[in-house]
Amino acid sequence: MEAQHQNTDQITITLPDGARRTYNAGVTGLEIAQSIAPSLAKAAIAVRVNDQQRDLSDPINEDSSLSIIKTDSDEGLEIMRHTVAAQILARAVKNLYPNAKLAIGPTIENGFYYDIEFKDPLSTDDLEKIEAEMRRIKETGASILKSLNTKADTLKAFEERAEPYKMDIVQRAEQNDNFQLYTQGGSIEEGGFIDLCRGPHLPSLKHVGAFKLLKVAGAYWRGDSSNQMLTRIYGTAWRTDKELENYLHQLEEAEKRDHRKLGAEMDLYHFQPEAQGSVFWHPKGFTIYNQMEAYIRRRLNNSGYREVKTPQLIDNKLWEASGHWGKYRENMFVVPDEIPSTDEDGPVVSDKAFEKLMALKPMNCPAHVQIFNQGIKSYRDLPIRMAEFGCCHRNEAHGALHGLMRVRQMTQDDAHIFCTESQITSESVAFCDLVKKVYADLGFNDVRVVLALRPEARAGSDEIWDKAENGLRQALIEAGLEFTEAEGEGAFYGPKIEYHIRDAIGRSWQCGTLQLDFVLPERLDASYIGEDGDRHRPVMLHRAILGSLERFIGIMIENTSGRLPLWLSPVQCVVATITGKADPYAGEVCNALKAAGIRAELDIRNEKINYKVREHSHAKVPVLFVVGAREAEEKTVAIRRLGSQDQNVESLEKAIESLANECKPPY
RNA sequence: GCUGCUGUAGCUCAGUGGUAGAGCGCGUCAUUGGUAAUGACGAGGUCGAGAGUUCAAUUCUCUCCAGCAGCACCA
Repeated sequence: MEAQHQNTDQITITLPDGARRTYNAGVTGLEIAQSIAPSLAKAAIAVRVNDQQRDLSDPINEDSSLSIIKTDSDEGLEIMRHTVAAQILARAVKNLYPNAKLAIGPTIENGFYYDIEFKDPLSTDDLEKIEAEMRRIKETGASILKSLNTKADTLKAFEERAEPYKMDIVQRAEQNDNFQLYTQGGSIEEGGFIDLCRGPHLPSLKHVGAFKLLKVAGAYWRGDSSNQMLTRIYGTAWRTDKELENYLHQLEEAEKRDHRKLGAEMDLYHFQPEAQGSVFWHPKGFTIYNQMEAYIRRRLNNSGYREVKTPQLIDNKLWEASGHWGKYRENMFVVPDEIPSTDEDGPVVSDKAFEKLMALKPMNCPAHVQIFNQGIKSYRDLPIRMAEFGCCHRNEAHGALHGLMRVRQMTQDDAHIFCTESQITSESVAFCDLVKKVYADLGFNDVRVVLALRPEARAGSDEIWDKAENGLRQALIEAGLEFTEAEGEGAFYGPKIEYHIRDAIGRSWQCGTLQLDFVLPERLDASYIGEDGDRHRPVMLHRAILGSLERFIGIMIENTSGRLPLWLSPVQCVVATITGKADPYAGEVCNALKAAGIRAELDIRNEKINYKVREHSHAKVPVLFVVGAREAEEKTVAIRRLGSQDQNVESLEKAIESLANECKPPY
């Protein structure tokens, strides 16, 4: 066996290319970089030692593998962002607002934020001032020094600086030593700026690129809504001005594809204060909705599901039995089951305690169990796959509402599978396959799968949870899906699989879900007769693919920038005339399109063709059939597709046949 | 729900302590045109709601409502 270099002066450093170099113990990353090349030392901002990010100034005491981090890598960029937040933004704020209290300042995708308590509210206008101070600090090119401190010294330093949040963090830490403080503009004792941080940080501000503060918002201390609300300042930082510009441009582009904006422009739906969080679907939007629903219905019908429809308004006795009254009541719309008073002066309903309450259903599951419970079920009946395009109401917090993405009335592509324990895996595998097909049909190929495991507050024994989690895990493996596991993220009644889809601009949406439930069948006393002649509890699988139709349509709109696939487009083809002489022929063309099942509209307005093309392009009509005197004469159409300047002249018959073919849904 | 910002014509927005303006859209008329804006004329607003200050409030103050950005929550 090879002897270890223990307590010797020499250590071996292995570089990424496999080269080994020997150094004195205690050598720093910076010294190693210098020994390789001075230019590398100049560009270096941190090191990765045995797969851990460390500061350049950290001494290395044992044999290690090491790579030099520069800002040209993703992790280098992230370190730079971290320094901009913790060293530049925080310092600028303290310079301008000495009474501000710093909390935490981590990096996030594409940027960073810092949570700070201010005495007076901060507005977006103040950001310019802070940004100017940040630039000034950056120009100093100050070195960032690091020190390791005891708990007592760290607390003292923050006490002197009146930083209660930092003190709170230190006090809660389990360790007693090695608190990393990064200082700038003077040592800790000299009263320089300090920040507590797990690091690493840039060695100096000379490595900082371009940055911009973006917005201010409130955020709770430690993410807990019972805590004080702090002011969160968001910013972004990049290597160069050019990169920053690109990113800001990207943000503008994302704004343009906002489904709320596009929905109004395309005349799909609207919202108004009298029905906050509920959609007024316009004819065009509802066409999309109906197409989407019909598509899922075909998929479900051919996957062994039977569709049902259950009541909207249900007595609270059932919600009490299901557990919703206890666990979910604050999200439910509750309605007294009482004839309203018609007294002109009196209240619309009496204010005495209501004898009977009903609630709009927030979920379909209890109602589905009621259908299951009708009659006696045998193991031979299982699995029963019960689907419903269930319209659910949830009393969402006002601040949570967001266009179609978060509404109070939604329709889920919901279904519940009642099965035996031994069927869990096969049912789950089948569902995973179905989900994959549907997402692919709808244009989402980047799907992330998460297995959410038992939360702390849960129903059911550990034995049941073991069984449930293993069942889902096994199903994911059999379905050949890559997945990650999330501890503590499961529902209180069972673990779940979450399907997250990534859209065209990189955002991730949780849509599909498969949840295993041992609790509800118990609470609502669902049972079947097993092979042995005894009663058994069925297992319930809650599952949805789109999640809510409303939200999924919002995602589709943003994913496609409103250029929906042909089969979902509200208007698939507009027949536009060049001259009034072609009007009768255009009418024939439009009728022929409709007869072929294509959603077509006629545009014979007294406008120039340029104008019509422009308008329909803006409206994102995928196909234009342009007809003038020539086309009328020859019984042809000039086809123009959205996003193309080309025109194709084809015979009417052929054009309709191929378009009808293209307009077919994917399934 | 919490923090901050915003609310003027159908839309996007300008503006003012003395009751309002642009562009687009809309309507009428003329124009019959060949693939991203033809021209002229015209109609549209209790300036989010309520209260207060003032001789006078769309403008200043307060309250409420709604929207937006986050947070918390979540499909």
